[in-house]
Amino acid sequence: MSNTLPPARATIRDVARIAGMSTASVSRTLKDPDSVRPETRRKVAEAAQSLGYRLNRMAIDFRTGRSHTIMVLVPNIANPFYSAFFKGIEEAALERGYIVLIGDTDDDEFRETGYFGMVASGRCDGLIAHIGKFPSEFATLIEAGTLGVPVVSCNPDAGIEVPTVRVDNYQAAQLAAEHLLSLGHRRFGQVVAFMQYRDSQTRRTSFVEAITKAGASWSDEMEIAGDLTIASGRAAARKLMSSKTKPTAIFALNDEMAIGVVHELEAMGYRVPQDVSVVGFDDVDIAGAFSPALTTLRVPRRSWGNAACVKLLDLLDGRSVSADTVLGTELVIRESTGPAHNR
Amino acid sequence: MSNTLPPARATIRDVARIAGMSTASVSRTLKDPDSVRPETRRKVAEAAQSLGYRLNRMAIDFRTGRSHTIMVLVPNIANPFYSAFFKGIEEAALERGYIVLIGDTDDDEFRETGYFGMVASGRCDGLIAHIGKFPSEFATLIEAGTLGVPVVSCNPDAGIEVPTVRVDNYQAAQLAAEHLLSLGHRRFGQVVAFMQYRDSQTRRTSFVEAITKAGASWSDEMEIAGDLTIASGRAAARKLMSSKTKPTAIFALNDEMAIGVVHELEAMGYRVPQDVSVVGFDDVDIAGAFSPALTTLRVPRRSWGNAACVKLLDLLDGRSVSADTVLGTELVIRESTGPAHNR
DNA sequence: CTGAAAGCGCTTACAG
DNA sequence: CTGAAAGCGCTTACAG
Repeated sequence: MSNTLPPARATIRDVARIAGMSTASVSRTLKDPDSVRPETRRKVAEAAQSLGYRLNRMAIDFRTGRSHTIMVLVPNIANPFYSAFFKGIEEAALERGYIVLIGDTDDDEFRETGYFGMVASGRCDGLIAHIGKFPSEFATLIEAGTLGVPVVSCNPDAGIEVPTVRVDNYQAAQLAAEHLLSLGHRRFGQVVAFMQYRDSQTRRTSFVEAITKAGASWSDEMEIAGDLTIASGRAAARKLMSSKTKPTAIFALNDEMAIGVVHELEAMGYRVPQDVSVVGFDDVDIAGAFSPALTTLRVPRRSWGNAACVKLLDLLDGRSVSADTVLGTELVIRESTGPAHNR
Repeated sequence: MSNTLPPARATIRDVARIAGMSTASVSRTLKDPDSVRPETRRKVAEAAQSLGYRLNRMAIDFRTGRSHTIMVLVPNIANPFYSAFFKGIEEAALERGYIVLIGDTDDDEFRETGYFGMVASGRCDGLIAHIGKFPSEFATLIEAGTLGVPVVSCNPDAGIEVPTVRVDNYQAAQLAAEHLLSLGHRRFGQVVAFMQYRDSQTRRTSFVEAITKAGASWSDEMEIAGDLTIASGRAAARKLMSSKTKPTAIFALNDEMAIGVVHELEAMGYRVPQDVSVVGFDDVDIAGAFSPALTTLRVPRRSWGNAACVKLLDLLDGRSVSADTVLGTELVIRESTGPAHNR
């Protein structure tokens, strides 16, 4: 099977010729049918039909200088977190006539740079970036206002001054701490990761602040660094439970690590939540399906994408937007947390 | 914060003027530096640099009639199955200088039609469709050869004659049956779904063929229809275990339903795999993380996307491609299957 | 190796 | 409500 060349496509000139009018009239008719006489509409429709005519998007984009395309940069679209985020974007984009180009960066600066290059070359009208750091070359371009298209960042820590849509990590960790404190817990452990990011630091610090304010003690030994994977959660649980002050409640930076913690606790003979309570973060799909179902902080991933996209499209429409949008999280209480035991 | 208009962008004419040469030379230099003198290269680089010049992609796309963009149509990018498939596509596309536009159809014909319309209008150079059925309007266009761009389908049952990349469902179900038979199982249950699709039918029929050929009995009562969700797997398990001939092995059409089956079996007091063995399909991420880890058929999702994209790009390059590519699956034996007990 | 010129398929002031 | 005309920013035979 080989590529058969498509027949030469009809252009607006062909339609104009068949319909017996100027290309300007055809163009108008196609763009705004109400601006022409019914008779004109009829003739254009007839001619277009007979020729199988379709507008050429590339010509329109070029001529109008608008591609009606936005680009989304995420570290890994196969991560459910980002795919839900993406769906929120797509929803808002489609509604306003935009289509979404996806840039999967794999957290790789080379790929990021490649995608930024495409943005700079005018492949899209705007960019939503949910990445760690902006490559410095483009951060410079953006701040000089010479990238040519607006940018919205979903990471306030990306090292650049652009409109932001982010999650309230401070409030989230407060919710987790309050929940565990109200269950009577006083000995805590944390499984952290990516501490170079402000988001991670905020959660950690906010949690410690809340528990110490409530009179619980805290020592940095009770903080184990993982790498967001289930396996690193298991290792962290093992370390935490072999400490002097065995925690009765563990707060993990994400659900995957929380699941690893639960797995390992059970393997070590602890029951969750009877012996140890565990709180995750994100509320990924498996959090609810997992057994015991995970208590976690629901990050509104879809709304997050939606809000970022609306902000970008507003920018494209020349409307003014707030420099920073902060989204709250929701504590979802399931089976992995329960009253503290005292032994 | 409002949208500040970017400064007017330099064009190739500006560069030509500054560099003191024709736009043709600038264009050549940018496209193929080796075709001009070093002195010309230097002058162009200097002028471009001083103006902050960047090529305008929309103009190039329009002029050359190539957008170097392909579109991928999937039912749900938030489904890990499709996001891995997508990554395989993106990988192949990027390597050959293409970028990927994503169309998330939600299995909604209205959205499908919208995306097909974009394809038809020339927004992309080609299409990879992993959807149920092609909207008839576009199936007609494609078969008449007037869509204008090549299409690769990943569903042989999509109701259209285009090059295909698909998975060998017959072989997959044979592998599952052989595995269970070799463990001594003779009483089987199946959890199926989407039986209007040939893929689903093939798996079901191949499985029944394999077990009856081996002497096991089969009755259609042992086939419960679900809807791919965990919840429907739970319901199916309950029905299967309340049948006269309680199965000792259950084959589910996908991992999510298999997980539901396991959950419900455990809730009913059965042990997996000691009392009942369960085989899933797909090998999604959670299949391995689940406890007991799921025995399942690994669909090579990433390679699938990769193969589809390579086929499309070959078509775009005018190379001849095979009409149908069939990918094998791999049986991944984990903890949810074991020797049949006899009671 | 370089330049003059045509043209890709539209849209959009401008004039009527 | 319609037409003539210019032009968006490039690329590419063609000629030299």
